[in-house]
Amino acid sequence: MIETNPQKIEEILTRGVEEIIVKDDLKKRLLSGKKIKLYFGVDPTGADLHIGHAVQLWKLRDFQELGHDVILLIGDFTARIGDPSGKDALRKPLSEKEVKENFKTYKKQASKILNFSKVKIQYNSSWLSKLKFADILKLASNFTVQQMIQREMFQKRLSANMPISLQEFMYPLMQGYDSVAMDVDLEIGGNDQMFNMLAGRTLQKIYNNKDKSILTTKLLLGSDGRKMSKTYNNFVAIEDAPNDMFGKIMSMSDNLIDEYLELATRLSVEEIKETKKLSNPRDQKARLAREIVKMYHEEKEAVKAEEEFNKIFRNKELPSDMPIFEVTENNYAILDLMLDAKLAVSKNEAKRLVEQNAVEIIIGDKKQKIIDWKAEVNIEDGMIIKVGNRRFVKIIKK
RNA sequence: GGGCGUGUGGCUGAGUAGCAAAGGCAUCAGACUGUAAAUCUGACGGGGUUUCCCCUUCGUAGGUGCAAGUCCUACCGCGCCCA
Repeated sequence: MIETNPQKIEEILTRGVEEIIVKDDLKKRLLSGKKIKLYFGVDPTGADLHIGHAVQLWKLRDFQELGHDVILLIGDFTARIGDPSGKDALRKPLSEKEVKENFKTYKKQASKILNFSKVKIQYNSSWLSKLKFADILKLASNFTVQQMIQREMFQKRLSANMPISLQEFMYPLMQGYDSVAMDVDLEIGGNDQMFNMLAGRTLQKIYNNKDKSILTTKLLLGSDGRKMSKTYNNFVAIEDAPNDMFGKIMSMSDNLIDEYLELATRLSVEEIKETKKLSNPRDQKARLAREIVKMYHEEKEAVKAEEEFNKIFRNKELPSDMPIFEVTENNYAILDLMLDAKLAVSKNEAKRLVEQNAVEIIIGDKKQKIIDWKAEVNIEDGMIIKVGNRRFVKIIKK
């Protein structure tokens, strides 16, 4: 039942892994054939998952495939405090309903990776909310203020005279107690969670006399080489459409290819080697893009996405599907047309686009740039308006 | 409870009473390409009879003044210090 292939285990413990505490222990345990219990905690925030988050989920799946018990912990209680590890220190408390709603969103996305019929879901409010003050004191007695304030971000805040809330010190205790309550052998998380996970290791030793292992995953950088983040808009979301996914990968920096091959795909070591042999980075990226699309969509959609991509951007042809805008008039001012066809959000924007040479009208094989924003367009059935590189609308005359 | 400070566009962050409001990031378009990235150029509140005009914005509400993001008052939010 439990897979113990040493080579497989070694790969799981290396690929996309930043650090393991303690690697030899964990390896030994995995090789022994004994089932272990591991968990990964998620914040019920309802955010869009991207392929950076996916690194951890794939790691969980690895363990799932080995046959171990995987627990997905919903941090509904800890979410009320706000993890000081993150930037968003102050979080609004979430209602029970919101947590449920958010988890539904999460599950929908994560089930592209995890098999939820085999994942055990737990909520940490089920034990954390029951702790008495005496229990909390006992928990707290295992740590010192010095241990807490040695964390870099606390140091920074201390020297900058920024506030540190007392409850922020409690966060690692709560997350640490999760390990005790579930009596786990391993926790998986991002590197930023190291401190909290170590607190869990300490407590698990004290309460259950077990050495909990910790595995942290590497951080996948965004397509521009910076941290993957919503503000930079440099991420590939798990739920992105195949064409978007493909396009985003193709437009990322070349020097990220290796990292993406390792972290964002499940290609074997040999396949990765082979991909890296392709001399043109463009081809490497195409392979990478196809692979990533395949992970979250059907394979045939990946193929289609690549064909479509080549069609539009390599051969500068028209896409096979475009939005349709129905018109009854014979004439249309170009700005109004763009606005109504949703090619621009305001007339100012439409005007700007025209002035910047971005607007083109295509009728059959004939292409014509619009240079004058006052232009009137004679509507013809089937004409296409192209804005920039990738915005198309087909006009249908009623 | 007392003292001080702060609130500006998607984010960040300048702003001496005459600004649709510097800079950076993000975004969009153009050039170059492999949709590369980087770089360069331009745009980046809305509308118009479009070398110019109008409207709406700087936490909220009032006030002073020809003129207010900029001064005054109150309120709200945030923060620091003292207690």
